[in-house]
Amino acid sequence: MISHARKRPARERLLAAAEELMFVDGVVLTPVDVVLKRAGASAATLYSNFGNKDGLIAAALERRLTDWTQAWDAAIEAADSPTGRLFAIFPALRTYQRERLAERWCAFSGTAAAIYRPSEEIVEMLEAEDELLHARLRAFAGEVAGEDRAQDLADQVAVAYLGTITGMLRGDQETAIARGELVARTLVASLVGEGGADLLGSDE
Amino acid sequence: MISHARKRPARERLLAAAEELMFVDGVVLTPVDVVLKRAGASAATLYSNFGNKDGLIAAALERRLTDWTQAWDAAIEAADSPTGRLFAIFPALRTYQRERLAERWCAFSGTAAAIYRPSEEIVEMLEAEDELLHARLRAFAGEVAGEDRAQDLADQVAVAYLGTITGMLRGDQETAIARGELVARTLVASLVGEGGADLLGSDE
DNA sequence: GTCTATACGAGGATAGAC
DNA sequence: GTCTATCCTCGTATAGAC
Repeated sequence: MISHARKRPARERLLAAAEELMFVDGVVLTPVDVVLKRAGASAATLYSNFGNKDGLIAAALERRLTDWTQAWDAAIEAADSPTGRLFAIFPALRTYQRERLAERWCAFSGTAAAIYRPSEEIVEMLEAEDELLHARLRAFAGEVAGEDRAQDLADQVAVAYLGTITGMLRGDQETAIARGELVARTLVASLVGEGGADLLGSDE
Repeated sequence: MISHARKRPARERLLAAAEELMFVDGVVLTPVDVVLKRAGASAATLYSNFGNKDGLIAAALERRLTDWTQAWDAAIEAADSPTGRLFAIFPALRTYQRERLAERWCAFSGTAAAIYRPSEEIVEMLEAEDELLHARLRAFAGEVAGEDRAQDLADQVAVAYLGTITGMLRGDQETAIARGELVARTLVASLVGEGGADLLGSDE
């Protein structure tokens, strides 16, 4: 148990500042200096800990992926039906966004869009997020639809998710999430047949 | 009839270079110098024609919107059914992308993502593209579904479109377009009822 | 209308002390 | 491990000639 830790280490403060600033203004547009100022740390500390700016971005993305995974987990556990778990990414996104109103959309797609040729360590994080998205949707789709339709359903819900985050970037965020969620529901209703609605459960 | 026009004016060459470079590497990451070099023009010419870098970006987006509108038009005319016209954005995107393989995704969403607070002239172009997207989808949705469901259908197809372009950014482009198109078909089949498939026509 | 040359600031990264 | 101070490159924009 840590007693009276006056100050978190500079590494932690840098990561927090990077997340708060870079995922709002964009990883490219945010200068290292501004992150340093917010963190109350020096340039030398940043470069000794993370190597360069890309290293800081990758570390911030890694932390973000952990947080997002937990938020998604919580929404999944709150669901009480197969479709509820498949749709859980949308309530998770809604909750997550409300805690981060300054952020326009997704830290991962935002980074992918901002950097033409990302460094290896950043690519790893982007792939990890993509893998998480598709693996989970595939698993839940299997519970909702038959195994022969599961991959197709998961792929289509992934389109709905990506459309949602880009809709957040281009317009009103709550509206975008509501529309994306609606698309997911329409997809399930269509792909699992008329009876699909019966699977929806009470968590909606 | 122009005879022996040795060289297009520098303004034209600057616009072409801006499109070729900025919409590939990103509007922020592409330095003005590189555009100047490609265009074979000088900095003074750029700033006297467009005011500043943002002005060049806005002008390039304006030109891009014209081109994209025409490409979409062509796909619409090639369609021979109401649903074919609603889905036409996907073949249009496929054709458009094949002519611009170096571009990862959408010039408009890419610009929206790259710039945190876009200048007024850039915002105008982003809004114009958004307006085009929703107005057209709304019109075609009216032909496919009843007027009471048209807005809902259009909104959902818009999610499919945005999910498609972001899917292009994050993964394989052809795969992303195929999946987005499939989502649109599923949405129509579901929202216009079982008979929806009958409306599909022969253009698919 | 277009060019050459340059001013000016910003941003990423490092050296060396404590 | 962290700080102060600094270097140096890059990028936007302008001045003035042709």
